[in-house]
Amino acid sequence: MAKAKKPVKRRAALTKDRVLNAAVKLADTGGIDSLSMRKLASRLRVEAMSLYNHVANKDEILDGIVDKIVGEIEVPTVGGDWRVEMHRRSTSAHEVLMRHPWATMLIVSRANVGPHMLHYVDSTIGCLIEAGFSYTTADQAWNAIDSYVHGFTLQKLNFPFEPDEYAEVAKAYLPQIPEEQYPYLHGMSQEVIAGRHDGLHDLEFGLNLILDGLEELRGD
Amino acid sequence: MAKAKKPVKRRAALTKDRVLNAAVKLADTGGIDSLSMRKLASRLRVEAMSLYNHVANKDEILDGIVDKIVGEIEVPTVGGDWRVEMHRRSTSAHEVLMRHPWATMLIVSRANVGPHMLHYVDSTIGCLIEAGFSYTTADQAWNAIDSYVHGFTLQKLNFPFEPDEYAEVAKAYLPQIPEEQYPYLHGMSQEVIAGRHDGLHDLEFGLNLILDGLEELRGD
DNA sequence: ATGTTATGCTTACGCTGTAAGTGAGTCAAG
DNA sequence: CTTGACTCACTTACAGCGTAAGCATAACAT
Repeated sequence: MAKAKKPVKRRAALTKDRVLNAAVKLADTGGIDSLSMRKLASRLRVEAMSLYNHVANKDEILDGIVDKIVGEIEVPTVGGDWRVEMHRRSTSAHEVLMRHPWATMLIVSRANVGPHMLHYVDSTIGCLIEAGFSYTTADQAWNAIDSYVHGFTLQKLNFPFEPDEYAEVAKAYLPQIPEEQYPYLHGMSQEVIAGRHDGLHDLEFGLNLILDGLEELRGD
Repeated sequence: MAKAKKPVKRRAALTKDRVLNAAVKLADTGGIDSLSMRKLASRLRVEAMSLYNHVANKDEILDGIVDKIVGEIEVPTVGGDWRVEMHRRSTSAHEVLMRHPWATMLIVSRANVGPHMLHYVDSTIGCLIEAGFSYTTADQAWNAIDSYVHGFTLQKLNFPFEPDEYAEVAKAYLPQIPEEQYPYLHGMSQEVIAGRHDGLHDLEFGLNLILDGLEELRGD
């Protein structure tokens, strides 16, 4: 019998890309803590140490999946209306990061210089420069926007309750926020309980403050 | 011989407070990763499991040290000039968090309801309310400010170079930022190399944008 | 004197990242 | 057709982690 033209019983070749894809899937499913070399390997029907033929170590996996996620973010159009582009970029980043709850933490806690990240930053600076900002102001502007977006996203990801629970949660916790000790927290809780304040935090709120302020600093 | 009036050879009693103080010291010294139950215990000349007589688990330690750090932050004066108070609060928070590089990450990645944190938030909201902000706006304002301050601090903590290295670092990395691929990153690097842009990111920059914008939203 | 309680110690389990070495399969050159 | 190099998954092992379970000792209340 002739040999089959293509590998027959060879298992699907492991590649760095397959490793990273599986890693993202695993992190999305069970959180970043459940991303261990052993679990990841088992997902790929392979032993843990085999992964080291394709990545140097776990950090390289983390860098890789972060850059993959950054690649999902809508990049600003250089030459477009800077306000519109920065707004779109920010909401897109927030949405993407909410889809991958583990990702923001990694982005803010390590130096990211993957290709997607570099392109993302380059486009952002480019959009601001072409809109008349100086390099210095563009740098500060980009940093301020991302600081806010990342901080906001972390705050939201971390908040342990859903918006539709706020009122009942506030009611439940009110006894632990005595009015004499925490008068304004107490007051805030009562506003939420009474339905006069929905307790929602919008990305838009702070983002618009920043973007409004930036317009003042733009040249041309 | 009469028994000594007080315990003589009894080792210094372990308490939750001593545990937390040692934990802060350990984290300050070697980073949060070096804070393990075993190392912490050894610092206190005790075995790891003994710590569990004073804290339920490691999470309780993390909650405890975060609240200790929050206690170092200057709290806004209720009734003071809101702009001055928010500014002071933000710079103080940033300074404290820079002193304890491990703390910001913990603050943004877990629900913090320790006494210092509650007081900190209560004073912040109180200051804004007394300045004429509505509960809803105060809530959004506080959230926006903290999102920015925490995000900015993380960004800064994470940046792997010191300001006085920026120029030489930019020079060293320039070959990896080809002009055709990343024209604006390339341009930014050249600005830094040439000394026309110092590459510094100020907390003030974004903070003032936010505070300026908030003034517009204030009632009264 | 005798429990009772507090608190530190010992042992053990299952998990982690990864260093080091083994062995089976593929491919090119002799 | 054989041989040697190379690739890449496997096995084993180690030091570290948080913490459950049980034991030992010392101080205090009765």
